[in-house]
Amino acid sequence: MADVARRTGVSIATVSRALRGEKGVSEATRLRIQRIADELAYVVSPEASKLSGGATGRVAVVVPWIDAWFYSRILAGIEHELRAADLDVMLYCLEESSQRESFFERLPLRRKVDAVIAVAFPLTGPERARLEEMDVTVVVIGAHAGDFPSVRIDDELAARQAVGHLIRIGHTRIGMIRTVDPEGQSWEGDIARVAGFHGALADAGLDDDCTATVPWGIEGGERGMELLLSRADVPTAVFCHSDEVAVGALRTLRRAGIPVPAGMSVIGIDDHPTAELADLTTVRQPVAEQGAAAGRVVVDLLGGREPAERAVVLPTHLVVRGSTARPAEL
Amino acid sequence: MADVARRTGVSIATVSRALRGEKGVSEATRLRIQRIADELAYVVSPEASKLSGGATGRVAVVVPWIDAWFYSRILAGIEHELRAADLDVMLYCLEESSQRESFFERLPLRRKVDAVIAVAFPLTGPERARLEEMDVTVVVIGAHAGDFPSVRIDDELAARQAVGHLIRIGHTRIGMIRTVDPEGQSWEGDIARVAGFHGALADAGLDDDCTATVPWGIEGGERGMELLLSRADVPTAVFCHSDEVAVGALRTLRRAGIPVPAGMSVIGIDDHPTAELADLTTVRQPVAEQGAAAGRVVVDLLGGREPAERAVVLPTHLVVRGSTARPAEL
DNA sequence: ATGTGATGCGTAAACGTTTGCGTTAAGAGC
DNA sequence: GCTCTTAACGCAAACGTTTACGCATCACAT
Repeated sequence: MADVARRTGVSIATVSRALRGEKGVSEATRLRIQRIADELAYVVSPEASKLSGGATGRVAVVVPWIDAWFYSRILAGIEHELRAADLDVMLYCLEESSQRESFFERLPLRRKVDAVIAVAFPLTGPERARLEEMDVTVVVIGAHAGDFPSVRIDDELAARQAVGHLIRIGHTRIGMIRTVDPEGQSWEGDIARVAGFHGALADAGLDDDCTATVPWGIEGGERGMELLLSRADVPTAVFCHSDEVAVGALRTLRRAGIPVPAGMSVIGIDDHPTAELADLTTVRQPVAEQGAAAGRVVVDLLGGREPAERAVVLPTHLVVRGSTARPAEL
Repeated sequence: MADVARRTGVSIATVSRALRGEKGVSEATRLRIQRIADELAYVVSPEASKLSGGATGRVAVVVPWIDAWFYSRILAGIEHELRAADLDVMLYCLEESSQRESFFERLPLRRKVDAVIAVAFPLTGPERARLEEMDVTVVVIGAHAGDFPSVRIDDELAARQAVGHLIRIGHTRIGMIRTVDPEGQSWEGDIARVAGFHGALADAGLDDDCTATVPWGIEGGERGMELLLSRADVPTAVFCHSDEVAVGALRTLRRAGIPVPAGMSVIGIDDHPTAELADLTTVRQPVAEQGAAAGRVVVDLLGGREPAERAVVLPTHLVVRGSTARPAEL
């Protein structure tokens, strides 16, 4: 920076102001400085910047997993948006809740970032508190946590869209495969989807609590379907927590020799790429868009602007494919 | 830090040395300092640290895409390993080659990171040069680039394993679906796989150059299969650049009413999760392990240790499933 | 001509570390 | 008991920014 200043014939302070677009610099010199800085391929040292009261230009993204379709797409959306605003993305992957706890207790990103985007986390009260007392802006995706701005879908509505479809085409015995994480915890999204499931059934006077709870994933889906097939009152349709679970359910059905959709309708949530391959009816949620929306909120907040909305809820909609049909009895 | 020093009754310098485990501090005072620091939940400011000659504790991971199975798993492996070494991951996603160019020209991470892990990039000469003149340690995954340490699989060998299997079970007319990126560029991995394909055929005296080139992805696979089916000498088996491409090929075959494997054998590379679902024979490559290995190399290098190997090549092996069988004619 | 308020810019003091060099004290060798 | 070495520690100068403050300059109204 001193270099740029010398080259331009102004003081370091002026360069600093010019580069950050602060007022107090004439347009002429700003342009001159900008040009020289570009020539030298100069980039401000975030360290020095932060050290003297500026921003780090970094935002942390905290996810439970990265190697899962949903999270990697969210991440892609975030990255794209933040990159456009010249912010860097620091990735934190906290699989186990013990890691999460120690993370929020030690807060290793205390002075490392300007903002934190937490994806789909079941934030506990103390964790929220720690985040609040930390001096960063926080945005959550896929959950509402305290007063933090959030981006999500309406999970209950999505479930109602799925179950509503099954009811509309004539199903009366409908099961659900719900999920827990590897540690047996139910997450907010799942709870909302279960609520939507029961809500839709109750509205139609059909509620009979036909659910199976399994660990999230394809194998979970396989087992979930087995559980439902073990019941005395085997349902004619199954609403799955997500497409990957539904794919597992389909595998069990194939092995069981039960034709889909003739013998069993299956519906999921997500519109995962394999949903198209498996010809699976589902409720699509915009994933990358959620990440992008969260990114925009962060950019606004860091720029001192109030974001357009503090609680963004993106729409979901039914995608009808071949895994659902009228029940055979009708 | 000043606080800790005052509390302990030593100078700031001593605290700094003690906390970083440098010599020049007696064990007694080190322990005392450590205790006080823990009590105050003190963590060094990475900014200040870096500013005065220390390390940033950050490493950049540069990938072309994140929302793809391969890259997100690589990333997961890297993240896990670096997290264990207390290093932070900064994510850079450069989809288009124009972004890549400007990235390597402007080098926005000049003072931001200690190391760079470049994943599967076709690094051009100038880009390598820029990286070299920058003062960071570099590790590449899925390619060899200059003298940089690298982690990868032997793509040519993997191709030979796949094609060798097809030959061994009796196929003599074997096609390949190779891929290019959205901009029409062939990547190093693809070129090596093509070389392995031809090499294996040549060794068996079978080479007849039956390849189709398509953009990477499921749709590419669909089109690639269509192209091969358009030939006068339709092959009896197809080796696909990767499993996702193979899945596309399978879709086309299903639509065409050609039974797999009776009418056509299909094999891929990766052992993508959907390969199991699609019952696809494939050559498995360890993905997360490649990320982890690269992470370890970085950790070693930053720690001033020479890594165990400068060019890690991880093994691949055949996974036989139901999409391959002897050709019908035999 | 004088005062007033912006505007454009420079000066210098932070920010919280690391590190080269200097000082002190303790132990080793004679 | 004296020097010599070495270990343990303090001093102070960087590192590259941001920002409060101050000083000109200039336009404009008085």
